[in-house]
Amino acid sequence: MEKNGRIRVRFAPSPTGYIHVGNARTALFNWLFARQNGGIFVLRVEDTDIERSREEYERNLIQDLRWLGLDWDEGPDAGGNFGPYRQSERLELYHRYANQLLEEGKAYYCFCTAEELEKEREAALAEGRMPVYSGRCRNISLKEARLRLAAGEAGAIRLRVPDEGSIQFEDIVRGLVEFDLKLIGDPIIVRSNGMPAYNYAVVIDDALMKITHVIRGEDHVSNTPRQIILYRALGWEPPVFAHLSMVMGKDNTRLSKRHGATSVDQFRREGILPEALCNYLAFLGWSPPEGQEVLTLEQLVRLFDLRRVSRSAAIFDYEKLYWLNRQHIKLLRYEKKLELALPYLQEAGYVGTEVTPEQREWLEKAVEILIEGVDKFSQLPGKFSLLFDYQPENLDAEARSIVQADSARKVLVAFIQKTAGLNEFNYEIFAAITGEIKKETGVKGKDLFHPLRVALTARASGLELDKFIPLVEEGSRFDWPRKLKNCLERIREFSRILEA
RNA sequence: GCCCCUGUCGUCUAGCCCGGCCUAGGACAUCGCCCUUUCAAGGCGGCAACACGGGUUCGAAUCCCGUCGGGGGCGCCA
Repeated sequence: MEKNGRIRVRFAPSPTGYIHVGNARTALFNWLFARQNGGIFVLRVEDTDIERSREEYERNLIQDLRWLGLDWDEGPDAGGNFGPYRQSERLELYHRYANQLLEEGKAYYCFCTAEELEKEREAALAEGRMPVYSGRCRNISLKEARLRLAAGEAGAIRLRVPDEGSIQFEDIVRGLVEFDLKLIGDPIIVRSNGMPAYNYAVVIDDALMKITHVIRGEDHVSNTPRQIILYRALGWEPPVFAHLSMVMGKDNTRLSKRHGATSVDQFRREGILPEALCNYLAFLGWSPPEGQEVLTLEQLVRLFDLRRVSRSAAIFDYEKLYWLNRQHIKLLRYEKKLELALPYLQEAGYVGTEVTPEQREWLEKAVEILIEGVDKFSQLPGKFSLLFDYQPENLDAEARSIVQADSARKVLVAFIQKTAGLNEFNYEIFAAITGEIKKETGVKGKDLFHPLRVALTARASGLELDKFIPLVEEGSRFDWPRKLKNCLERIREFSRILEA
């Protein structure tokens, strides 16, 4: 695929906000392609939009990519032989080549005002034509233009695009793509404020950074012919292109805030595993030939194939992401599960900043048990609430109706009596007592256990009691920011409520 | 408006290039059953799609044309 030497790809975000999952997918596909081919992955920051770019966003961007598990060989923080890697630091380069194009007559100064251009646009639209720059300033000589510039007039630089013919290119995912040159106006390459325009800066950068494959979003397809013309004007060989379809929300519009979490940052906060997010993102438009579903980054690197990427847009499905996240959570070791869970438990106020080794051991056990069926780590405190928050005074409707049944009364009264004198409790004792109650009252199965569950947990559902009781008994021996009540304390509290 | 791309279960997709092996496969979701002292997890099973209309062909999800739907683009934004 490569003509000579190593494959070089790049991810070139602009630091204007948090990194979106659509961009993250583009980054991932570039990274996968680089890694599976022993290529170079470069990170370039496109910060020519001074109004919107912020340094803080660049830091977030780097942090998010690292968190995802992607690494780059060259970049603003990593260095490299083709730097600088921030467009704002490459201005001199853009000017040098713009001058060359100007001198060779391949580009020219344009003095049209925004209003004039807008008028032309509207006229074209009204006539049912594609709005294309008229070329009004094409014949202004360089000499004249420089005079006008010197006189203080503002001018932008446009690339001269041939009027006839077409531009073709072979896109790895879309196949042969062709554009009619009649529909492409002369694009601005340098704005009147001296800043390079996107279409120009990318070409200079990609060429100078020796990028061999440009893998980016579908929204750039129609920019590609302009860029190819630029490569040719500069006498450079264009790279191979691959345009990825868009990522949409449920309603088939571009994924946005109102669809839910959309930034990598948000998914991290919610407790989605990076490997799960990468796995999911890779499956948006791609699938391995054997149909495997749960894959690690290393497996993705091995199986990924750019040629198998779908051309149609994909809808982001949170449910499937959560399912993959559950699968990846299952793959984690218990120490790792606790490590990831701890911040959420601390934030919920269940666990303090200091954790003793004994507490850690208990927490590992608790997380292992309670994480079953959890979509993301942020849901874990809700599960721990079963252990730490015992509030028999506010039962929900279901729990109340369970307790109010006639047979339930009998069971509860017997249970309270039998536990009254105890100062020790465990699951064996619980099993023995329930056996006796079953014999004495004749109540069994669900009617027997359900009221007892409500008495011990103040909820209608939750963990199996054979797991719950040992966990609570052991956990209640430790000091927690919020007291963890043991079973006997719960029963006594419950009996007081029952009497009232 | 104009240009380009795209269209298989609700969703992600396999199959399409190289027509028959497709009574269209898998996964998520959903529904049911099993397991179980509840829920979940797990196991088993069900529902569910070739956008539509014309061709070509003995035969079309697969090839061709059109219609409709969806997306992208048409900036001195990136």
